[in-house]
Amino acid sequence: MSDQTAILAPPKAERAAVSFDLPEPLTARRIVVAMSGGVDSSVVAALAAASGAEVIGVTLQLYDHGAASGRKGACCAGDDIRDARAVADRLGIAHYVFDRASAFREDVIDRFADDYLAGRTPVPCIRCNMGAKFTDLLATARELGADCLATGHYVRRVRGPAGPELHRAADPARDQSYFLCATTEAQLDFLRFPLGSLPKDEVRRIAARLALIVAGKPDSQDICFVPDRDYAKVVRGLRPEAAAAGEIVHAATGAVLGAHGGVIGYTVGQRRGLEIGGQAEPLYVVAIDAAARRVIVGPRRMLAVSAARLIETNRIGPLPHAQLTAKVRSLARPVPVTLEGGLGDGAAATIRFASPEYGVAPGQAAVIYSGDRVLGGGWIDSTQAFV
RNA sequence: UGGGGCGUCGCCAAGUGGUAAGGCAGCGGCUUUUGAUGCCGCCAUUCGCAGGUUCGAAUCCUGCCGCCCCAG
Repeated sequence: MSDQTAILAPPKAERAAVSFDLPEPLTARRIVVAMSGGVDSSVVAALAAASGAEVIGVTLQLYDHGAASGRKGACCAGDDIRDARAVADRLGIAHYVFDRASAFREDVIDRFADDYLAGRTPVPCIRCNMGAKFTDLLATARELGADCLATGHYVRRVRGPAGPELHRAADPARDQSYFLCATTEAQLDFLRFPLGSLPKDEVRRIAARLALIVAGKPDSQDICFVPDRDYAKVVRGLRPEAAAAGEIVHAATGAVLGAHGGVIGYTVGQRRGLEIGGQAEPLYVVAIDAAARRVIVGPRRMLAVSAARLIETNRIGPLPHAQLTAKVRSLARPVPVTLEGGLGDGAAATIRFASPEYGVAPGQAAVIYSGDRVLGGGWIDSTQAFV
């Protein structure tokens, strides 16, 4: 018995645990899997292959791997593309690579740099999902005649009374719903996230059992196109003016406390890296005035924000009459909010925090939840200080 | 060069004879598909320098150096 057979016949429990939510028989279906070259999407491809459907793996080359070669835990360039191909070969599925580097450069990388220059703190992963993955790749999948596009995101797509809903992952530690808040209803209709109900270690186990080459590959945890976590270097490379020095001033007194080597090195809420000593209490970045090249700092209480204005909002499904929560940073915990203004269709809206929120940075996304359900979100455009 | 004050970790700053608090900054770690926050750990064998007194001094004495203030 070859291990190929083992791949095609995974334990029943595994089959039951994941569903591609497609009409039977699956042998008549075609699934496109977005393969980054990492463990997660590789396991998705394996699960899809095991479902009996025809599977096509697609990998996007998103940036020039010259800058990222040899990196561990990245995706979508160089070694990762080779890994994806190796996995596809082992699974016996088709695999295509599409060069999307120039579009990615404009939609994600350039925008990332420009946001920083404007004093905002961007979330490139959301832009990437919005464009390269859920618009371009999704269109490609349709062109390939697919019935759905499956990805390795840790998030759940749940059938609700009014259509598919987006829910947080079963494994809260892995939940990636923050990065998917801009997913449209139409996109969600076509998307599948088979890993959303699996714990990460289970995914690793599956990869190991199938002896996938990526089974032991480290998780990615940085911005994929930024080597060595040095995002400022990338921004400076793209926009030399990003290195323009300026003053660090106190928000309350206006006193010049120090100097900085470029506004791009700071984000609202940041404490470390200011290099301002001799203070009675820690100082945090309270605001960034890009036009004046000023980083404005103050004690923690000056970070308190009572509301945030969101722009370009997205809504996934109807708003429930229930307590809403919002997450204003990928690593922040969802906190109770009230929503003012309609959410969705690109409109602006305001979220008001039940209690002061700290470190709310323009440029970040605010994701709105009702329990585990993701209702959508928007980009933080400005905040209202708590007084 | 009259009078007064001061000189303790990068910064602020306790400690006036018993063997160097604390805060800020910094560094390391945990966490993490955004370098936020948070949490944990580390961070002056030494107190401007040189002598002296003392069982023992950053703390007392002497000299020197440096800085500040008031007079000039």
